[in-house]
Amino acid sequence: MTPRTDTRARILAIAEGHLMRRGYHAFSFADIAQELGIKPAAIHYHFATKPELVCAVIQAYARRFDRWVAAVEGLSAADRLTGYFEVGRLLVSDGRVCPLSMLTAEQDAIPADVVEEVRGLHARILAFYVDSLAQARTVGAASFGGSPEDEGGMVACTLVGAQLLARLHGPDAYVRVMRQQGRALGLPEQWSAFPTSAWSAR
Amino acid sequence: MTPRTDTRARILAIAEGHLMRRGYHAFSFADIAQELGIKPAAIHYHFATKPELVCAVIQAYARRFDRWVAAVEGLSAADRLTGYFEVGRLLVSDGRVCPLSMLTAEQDAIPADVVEEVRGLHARILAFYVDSLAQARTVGAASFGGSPEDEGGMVACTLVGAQLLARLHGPDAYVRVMRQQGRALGLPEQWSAFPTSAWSAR
DNA sequence: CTCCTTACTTACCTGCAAGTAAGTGGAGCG
DNA sequence: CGCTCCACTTACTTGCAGGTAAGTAAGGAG
Repeated sequence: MTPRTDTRARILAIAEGHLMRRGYHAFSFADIAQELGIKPAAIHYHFATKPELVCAVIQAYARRFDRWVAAVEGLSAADRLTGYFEVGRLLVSDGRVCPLSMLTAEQDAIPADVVEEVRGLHARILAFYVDSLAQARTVGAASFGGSPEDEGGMVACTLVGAQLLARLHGPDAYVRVMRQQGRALGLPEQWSAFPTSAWSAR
Repeated sequence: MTPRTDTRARILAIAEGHLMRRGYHAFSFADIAQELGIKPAAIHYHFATKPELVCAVIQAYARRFDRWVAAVEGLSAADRLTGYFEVGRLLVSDGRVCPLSMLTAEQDAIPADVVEEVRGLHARILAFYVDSLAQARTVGAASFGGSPEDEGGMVACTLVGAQLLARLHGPDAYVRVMRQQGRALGLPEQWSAFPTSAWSAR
């Protein structure tokens, strides 16, 4: 058995899939090892503990989010918002949800350093919402009462809830909810599709 | 040790607390037993398996929800809606979330019959939203675009997300989000407080 | 007073999880 | 050609989970 060179990256990818589909407690090193064709103990060579692995997964996800935000910087605020709603749809269609959505539910049952990582991810996503919503409102592309901070917090909750509840009734439920959220914000009915391709990009 | 007569009810109550605070996988029969001062195996006398226990917890919660809906039947639709938002706050202040919020996240990691129970709870809560929203709009106490079904689905997602994310930043985060949701719906700023007392009632 | 039922306890089993320690085969370098 | 390091495997430990089977103390019914 000749050793591979990309095992660490593969572990991360597989762990991410499990984390976004089933949550922290519902996957084991054995699951990852089996999918990779190696032994469970080999995971420990790359990641000492499970919290360490999961933290790395969340950090990688956060970096991907940052790259996506950078990639859509040139778009209008409304397109950025609807674009992110579409990214969420992409995940849900694949049976996944954002780690933020998944792990907030488990937070009293996962290690503190993982929770801290989730908190960091939430802050990034929230900042994106607040910024985009504020900008969209000033150019008249969106309307809402209260502060962008309050509205951003609400939109974040809606998306988290939509991702989780969609898994009870299928991806269409997510689309209906986020379309309704778009309508409530006065966003255009036509959603920007470009940003989803920017997501998958490495 | 003289046997108690209310052990079954106590198990349900303690299990409910753990389920709403930590989720399905993060509590064990041993936790419940220790809190009750009995041995873990004794739980099996009252509930054969963990899925059976959790199903019973959710059913009891659903019945409580039904009683609450019946208790607030005489209130205006707007008061019923803000009243339920307040019930959610009551839970969050106690470190809890609705089992619906908790278990939707875990649904790929829990037994199918438990998921079915969650689905049933979701249907009840959704029906309450849809009904109240439709009525509130017809009397001019709320305004939103689209169908009451779509709006109800969205409000359900917002509340689920608010309950979960509130645990990252404290109960105030929940209040801010749901106040913003109330504002978006055009509900009165003053929220009905009566319904929370109707919740705790047996 | 005895029997039966209720509500447990004690003792145990199985399975799986994370994690550890020591050993190993091949690739590359000197 | 031999050494060394990387990327594992093998074999193991610990711990806890849900679940089972048999035994038992207390209380009520007859």
